[in-house]
Amino acid sequence: MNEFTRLDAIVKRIAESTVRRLSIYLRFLEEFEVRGSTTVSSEELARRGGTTSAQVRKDLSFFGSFGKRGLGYSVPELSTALREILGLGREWRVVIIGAGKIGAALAQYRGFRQRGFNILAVYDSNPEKVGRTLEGIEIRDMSRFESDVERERPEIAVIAIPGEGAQEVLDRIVRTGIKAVLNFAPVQLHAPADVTVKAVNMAMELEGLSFALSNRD
Amino acid sequence: MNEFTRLDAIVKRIAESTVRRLSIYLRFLEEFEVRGSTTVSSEELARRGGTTSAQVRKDLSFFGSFGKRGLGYSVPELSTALREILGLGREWRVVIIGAGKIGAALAQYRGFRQRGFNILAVYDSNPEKVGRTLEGIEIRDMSRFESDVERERPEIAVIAIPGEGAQEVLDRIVRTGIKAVLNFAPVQLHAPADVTVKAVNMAMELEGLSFALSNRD
DNA sequence: GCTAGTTTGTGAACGAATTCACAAGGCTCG
DNA sequence: CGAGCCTTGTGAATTCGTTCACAAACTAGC
Ligand SMILES: NC(=O)c1ccc[n+]([C@@H]2O[C@H](COP(=O)([O-])OP(=O)(O)OC[C@H]3O[C@@H](n4cnc5c(N)ncnc54)[C@H](O)[C@@H]3O)[C@@H](O)[C@H]2O)c1
Ligand SMILES: NC(=O)c1ccc[n+]([C@@H]2O[C@H](COP(=O)([O-])OP(=O)(O)OC[C@H]3O[C@@H](n4cnc5c(N)ncnc54)[C@H](O)[C@@H]3O)[C@@H](O)[C@H]2O)c1
Repeated sequence: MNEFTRLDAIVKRIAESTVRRLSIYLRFLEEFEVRGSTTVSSEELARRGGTTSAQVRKDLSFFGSFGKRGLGYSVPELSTALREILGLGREWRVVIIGAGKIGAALAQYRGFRQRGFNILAVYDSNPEKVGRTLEGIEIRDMSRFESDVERERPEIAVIAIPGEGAQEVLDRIVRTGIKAVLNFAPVQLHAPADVTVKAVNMAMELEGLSFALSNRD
Repeated sequence: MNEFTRLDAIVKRIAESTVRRLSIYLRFLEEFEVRGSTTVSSEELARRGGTTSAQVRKDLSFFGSFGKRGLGYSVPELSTALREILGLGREWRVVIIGAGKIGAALAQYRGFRQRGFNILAVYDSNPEKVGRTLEGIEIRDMSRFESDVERERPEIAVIAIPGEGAQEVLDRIVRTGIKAVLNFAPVQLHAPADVTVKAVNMAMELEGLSFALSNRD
């Protein structure tokens, strides 16, 4: 640490684990909202989320102070704040690549639309699938991808094709300027630093279970 | 730390992040095996896996020493060792609860069987679905669950039903003595400490992307 | 309006995970 | 078989994330 430390470094980078927990807190707050609770303590959020009250307060403290000492947090106020922090105050345009079993399940899943993720289209390279729809969502030919993106400007792409083609498709996605990608293929993908790639790797989770079963003392 | 520190505490607990990386290394080793490469360096594994060579060596060092100085690691030897460590040297019996879109996709997914995860059956509470099959896997009535488990002894259960019923189903799973659960419902589940529960939460990953998009300076 | 009782917000302490850095070991080639 | 080169394995240093602990701020009850 020296005197030339850049000012912007003072804005602490937020840990991924913190962001994940904010998602969890928001989910509980939405339950509480439905039930009509008006306030909630860090202790209660912690119990439900499987963490500690200090952790909850620390997580929130990176973004401001949302509570009232002696009382807790206002459920609607904290929900609003968390939605704002997580960028859920708006709609995001999403495209899915791959109209297979996973791609179709995702396209038909209501939970995404509910949270503001609007699926524009599903792309596939198989001519048999192109032209059909999945709950009203078009399956389009992959060759249209770049020109469609230019016009419709999706912010998020989901990769749901077999591992072999995944890096190549990611490269195409990156070239269109999309900066956020969710990958379901069980391969490690490489992208420039300004593109955020998250992976949902079920095989890896199962292997984690296998490890846990094999190594209990 | 005092002089009564239990001996078994010396066997360091392995970090979850380490186990996840071992999965990733194994995937590359399998690619290398196919291509006929005989040795690989920590540097190369690191490059492919998006980490550092020191990290690779440290991860492996928790379990023994598998390499040759000056040369690297033997691909077949390291693969075998990793499969052993991850508990993939054997077959695991798996049951899926919920024959909906996700449950069906999982049941039909070949990647699991390939890695030794043998799906015994899918359970559902909807009488319309019970009795059908998914690629040869029976959909059974949920009421049979406990007696089937007693007989067939699955080690792993996968929860693929809506969030509302998930905790209740987890409690049933726990009562049968199953110690490893993979959860796809977007809710935080609570289980005794001796039961490992891993979650695949796609909504949370998407929210992580939303956060990243909203907070790029 | 004072006291007792809560709960937040946050530095400081701690602990866990990653990275550094280098000695030790092994291979190759002359 | 010795010099030069390469790569592992691992303590030590560092960085990152969590937990502790308590002053500050608020409520409620009297
Ligand atoms: N099905 C599961 O339960 C499951 C579980 C874990 C991981 N995955 C992974 O998710 C991915 C998709 O799995 P799935 O079961 O849906 O596969 P699938 O075979 O059912 O579907 C893949 C689809 O992608 C299309 N496709 C292939 N290459 C393409 C390309 N280059 N461009 C556009 N479209 C292309 C195919 O035409 C097909 O429609 C795979 O990587 C798989 O490993 C699936
Ligand atoms: N479909 C997706 O792409 C997707 C994405 C992310 C998360 N999820 C989550 O995965 C879970 C399943 O999603 P889905 O799309 O497959 O839902 P779905 O509605 O297609 O299927 C759910 C199935 O579970 C059965 N079921 C309900 N309650 C049950 C119970 N108590 N015992 C046994 N069976 C029961 C239903 O009969 C139905 O067949 C949900 O929690 C959902 O939020 C799904």
